[in-house]
Amino acid sequence: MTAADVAQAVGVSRATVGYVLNDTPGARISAQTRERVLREAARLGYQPSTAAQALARGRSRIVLVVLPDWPIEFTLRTHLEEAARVLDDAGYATITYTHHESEHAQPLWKLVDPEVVVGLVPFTPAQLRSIRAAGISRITPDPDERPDIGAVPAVVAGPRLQVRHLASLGHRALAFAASADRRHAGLAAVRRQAVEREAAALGLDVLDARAVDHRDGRLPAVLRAWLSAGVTGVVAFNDDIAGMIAGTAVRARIAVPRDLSVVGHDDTPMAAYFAPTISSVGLDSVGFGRWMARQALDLAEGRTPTADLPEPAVFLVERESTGPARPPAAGEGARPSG
Amino acid sequence: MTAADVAQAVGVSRATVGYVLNDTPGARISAQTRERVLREAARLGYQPSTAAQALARGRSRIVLVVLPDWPIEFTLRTHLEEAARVLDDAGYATITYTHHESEHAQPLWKLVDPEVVVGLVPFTPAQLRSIRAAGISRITPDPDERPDIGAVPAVVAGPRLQVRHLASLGHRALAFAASADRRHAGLAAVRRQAVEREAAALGLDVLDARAVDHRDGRLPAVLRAWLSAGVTGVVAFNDDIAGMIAGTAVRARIAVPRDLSVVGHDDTPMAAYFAPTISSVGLDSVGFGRWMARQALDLAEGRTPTADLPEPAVFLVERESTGPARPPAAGEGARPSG
DNA sequence: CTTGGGTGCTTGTGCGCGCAACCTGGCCGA
DNA sequence: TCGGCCAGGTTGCGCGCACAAGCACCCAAG
Repeated sequence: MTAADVAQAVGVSRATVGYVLNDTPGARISAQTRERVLREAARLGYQPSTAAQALARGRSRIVLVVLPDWPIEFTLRTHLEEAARVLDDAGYATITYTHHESEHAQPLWKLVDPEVVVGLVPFTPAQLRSIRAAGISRITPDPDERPDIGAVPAVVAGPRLQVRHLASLGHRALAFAASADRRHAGLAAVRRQAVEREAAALGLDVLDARAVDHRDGRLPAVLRAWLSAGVTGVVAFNDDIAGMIAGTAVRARIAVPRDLSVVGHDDTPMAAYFAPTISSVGLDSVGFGRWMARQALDLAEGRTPTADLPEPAVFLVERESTGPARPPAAGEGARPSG
Repeated sequence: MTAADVAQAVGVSRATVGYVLNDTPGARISAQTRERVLREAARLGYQPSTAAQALARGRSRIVLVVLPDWPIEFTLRTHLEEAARVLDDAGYATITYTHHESEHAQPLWKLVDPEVVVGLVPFTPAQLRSIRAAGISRITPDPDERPDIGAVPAVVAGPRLQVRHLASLGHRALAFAASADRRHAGLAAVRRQAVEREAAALGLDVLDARAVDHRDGRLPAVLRAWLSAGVTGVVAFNDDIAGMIAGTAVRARIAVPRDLSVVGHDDTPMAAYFAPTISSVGLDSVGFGRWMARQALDLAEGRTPTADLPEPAVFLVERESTGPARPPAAGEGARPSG
């Protein structure tokens, strides 16, 4: 089924079919002919060849969204769906892709030549080289601004809010608990830095930061060390880690939140049914998705990106795992070792 | 950068460049010329236009993997990575896609014209119509075999194993707990059916099957109703649900596993640190990934799918949440209402 | 000195579409 | 009567590539 087939069936030229189906501006086609073409195209089930279109136009109308190698939680799904919806309205197909450094496979940006490559987080130099080598110049976040990942609002707003929440409850000494999952390492480092900066800005101490693992039997000891060092609030990398901390604390007869408050990140369903329920940071993922889509669209259409978009909201859901800080007992405040 | 540019730089014709770069069988190119072409192509950073290749070949070398609208947990990621790796080795690009019925957007199979569309689960009739309307005939799982989703080994092997595990511990009366998440509904129904079939085959009773929700305060009452009906083992849709059941049970002073055993599905990290830790079904996701990739490859290359592939392994990880069934007390066995 | 058969390349065509440029016929004003 | 104009099309070219078919050249056999 090609446009030529449709043209022949209607009894017009191939170009006419193209003009009708593309609503080409400047083309003069009578309403009657237009109607006949549309009807016949529908009847024959005509589907334009995307390859031929891409070749003739020189544009693929594909946006490639590169995801970090994290588990994709609920929030991110919503985010991506909304972005895809906005881009679809503008006539672009959205393809999501997770790039694994270890992978020997051809990265997708070489294989589908997208018009724009969007990173959920800024690209590594190696990725940038690879993308550029594939002949793609429209990249966001803009690598020329050399943005630290720490500058991406969606990434650091959450950790900041976690700290502010604990601060508002009177906590002065915190610990940061990251995931031992290798794939989380990059993001965890960024969130940790954001936590430390925010804590410093508010005059709080981050007495320890480390990756925790439930399979490591020493976690209860770590918690006790935190307590005796004076830590009263734990900022967890995500809800999984927060659950791990809270669960371990309860088993170790450490009261949550009386002795130790724990705040998670992502507001996953699990946070709401864990025992204790986990206070967590939620994100306006629909808003973030729209924001991302508009960035990509501006780039694709050659407009200068509208940098003044409102930053989407981040909010804290308060549950059982956080409460007022207990007053520090005498003799506390030593930094835990190891 | 086109093949013509490379040809000009080397001083040969366009066709020669194509023959060298594609290693076209039947083309006779001297080792010397070949070398010069390869060197020059590399030096100029030549990237063939995928659109032109697709147009000329009539093949896109794209495989579209359609994901169900579930949260993509760790297991599935491994699965997809492995499938993508195998397909990449064979020269195919893998694009994953989640189709949302509600979405008004163009489905991706219309936008990237893949050679093969692979469903992680069989397609709905509406999806099939849409895919076929896009001119795609290579579809797996094969819709002509009209396979019930219940025939897909990766889908039903887990639930079966859950039942067998409980049966081996002496449980005779089970309940099935599904997710209240709308997006899980389809899969939950399939797993439930598999559970009921396996239970029937083993002579067990499934006394109740329902969606549970931690936000619904009636869950403790449901658990008590199960107990008084004689239920001793709960097959959970996944680890999340298993955690919800186990957590609620503990809060309601129902001993796990003494009074109630709970088995999850997916062997997520959470299952290992929940209190109690959750017995769960794990899948050999790498094996499943390879299996899926080979199905897709067979289809793409026009071979008859090798149906006799070994079914990848499914295994049970036994943890604290399951134990021997308590002997039924007198007066039990009535079916709970509501 | 021709003939035949490789080898190593080139020319040419078509993939399906977008779009620039060019026709054609009717109508209107001069 | 004629030129100009415009609606409503048409023809044709090019996008970058794959590949069939052709073509020059060389060497060995007759």
